[in-house]
Amino acid sequence: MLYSGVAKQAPVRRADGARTHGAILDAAMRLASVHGINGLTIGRLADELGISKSGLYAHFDSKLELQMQTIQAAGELFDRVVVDPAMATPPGIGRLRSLCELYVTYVERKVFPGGCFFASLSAEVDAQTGPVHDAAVDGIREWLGLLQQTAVEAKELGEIGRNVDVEQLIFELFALMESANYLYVLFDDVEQISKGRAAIERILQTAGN
Amino acid sequence: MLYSGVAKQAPVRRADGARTHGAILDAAMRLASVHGINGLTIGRLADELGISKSGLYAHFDSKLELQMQTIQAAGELFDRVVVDPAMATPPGIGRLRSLCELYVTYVERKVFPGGCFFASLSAEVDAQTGPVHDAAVDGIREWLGLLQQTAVEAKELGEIGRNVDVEQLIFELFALMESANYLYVLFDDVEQISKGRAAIERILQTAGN
DNA sequence: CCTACCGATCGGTAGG
DNA sequence: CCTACCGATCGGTAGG
Repeated sequence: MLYSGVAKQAPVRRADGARTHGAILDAAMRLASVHGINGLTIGRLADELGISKSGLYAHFDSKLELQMQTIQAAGELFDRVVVDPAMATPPGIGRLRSLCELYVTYVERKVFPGGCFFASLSAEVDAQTGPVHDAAVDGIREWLGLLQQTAVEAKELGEIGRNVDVEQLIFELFALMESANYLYVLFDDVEQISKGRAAIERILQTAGN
Repeated sequence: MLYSGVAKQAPVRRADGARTHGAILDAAMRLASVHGINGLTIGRLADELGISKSGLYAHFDSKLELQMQTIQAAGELFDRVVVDPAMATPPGIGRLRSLCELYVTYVERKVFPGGCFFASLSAEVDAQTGPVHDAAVDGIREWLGLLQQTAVEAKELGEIGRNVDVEQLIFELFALMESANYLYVLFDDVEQISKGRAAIERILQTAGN
């Protein structure tokens, strides 16, 4: 979506190249979701796409650049599927609920075959250092920040109790969303999604009393 | 601990060999905790230990066997640090609280440099197939089962309300423990541990009213 | 986008 | 536990 847009407006890259570029990133996201960002190798990706390794280097100068662009593309997909639709709900606890519900549905629908892309990515590189680690941290920080800001707005609107600790609330909502994702993928058991939904709804009810 | 015991009682393996075997698994656990079970390579491990690659093959027939024994050793360490000490607390909600508290402390103390070994492992191999995936699933299942059983006992003793859904309770406790681990390592922020402790205590209070 | 190639590292083996 | 080696794959380059 981003890349087709770029291709139409910026003639730096020909339409074919842009289409290939997008197809590469789609395949890269799928591979990284299942095998990890470190398991995403140039050879495997080239095989998957039916092109040569050096063909990939026409699009990416290095593996690191491929990894970073893959992470960015995953972030844009996440925004499109989870964040943007929630913005249709007016500010307040309803928007917070929308964010949580859209996240759980995004996991349940297996937008990425390995579950939430950023959950997998962060767990993989949490104890490492470098640009990939930093991008993972930034992604989670941004998501947590959005949840936090949405909750603060809801509190200012009087839809969340004055005595509620918003940071603590977000920690708990985040924990329940992540666990629903994690256990759903690990056990291949949709019941985990239901438990997550139930817990989230209970916490939101309590906060919004 | 297991291996020194085996060495004393089973003369199949000489004391030196047993000591080396244990040292190999210690290093393997550390490497796997930071780089993942797939990032645990024979060459890296041999370097770390100052021996040759073929030297490792005197102890393990294949990489898969090394991986499986590393996972088993991590499980034994987890039992020693988290599960066994909790059994000193009598059955009931106190034991459930002990299990949670010992887990959080195990994370906080960085027994493994990459956080909880099984959390990292499971997230890494959740979307894959094979014996390593199965061992990861079994580890988490066993841990969840222990929590569940402990909670059921507490309910039978009347220390958890009759109207409490025990499975839901365990899902939520698990989520909070895992998130404390995950965010603590990712952000290197001990505040995440405090949030986890606070949320766990609140949930236990509510369940035990 | 291709073929052809590079040095490094992978898991693993032969033989001691 | 060692040296010496195997074929496969890694990220990457030269040259087109």
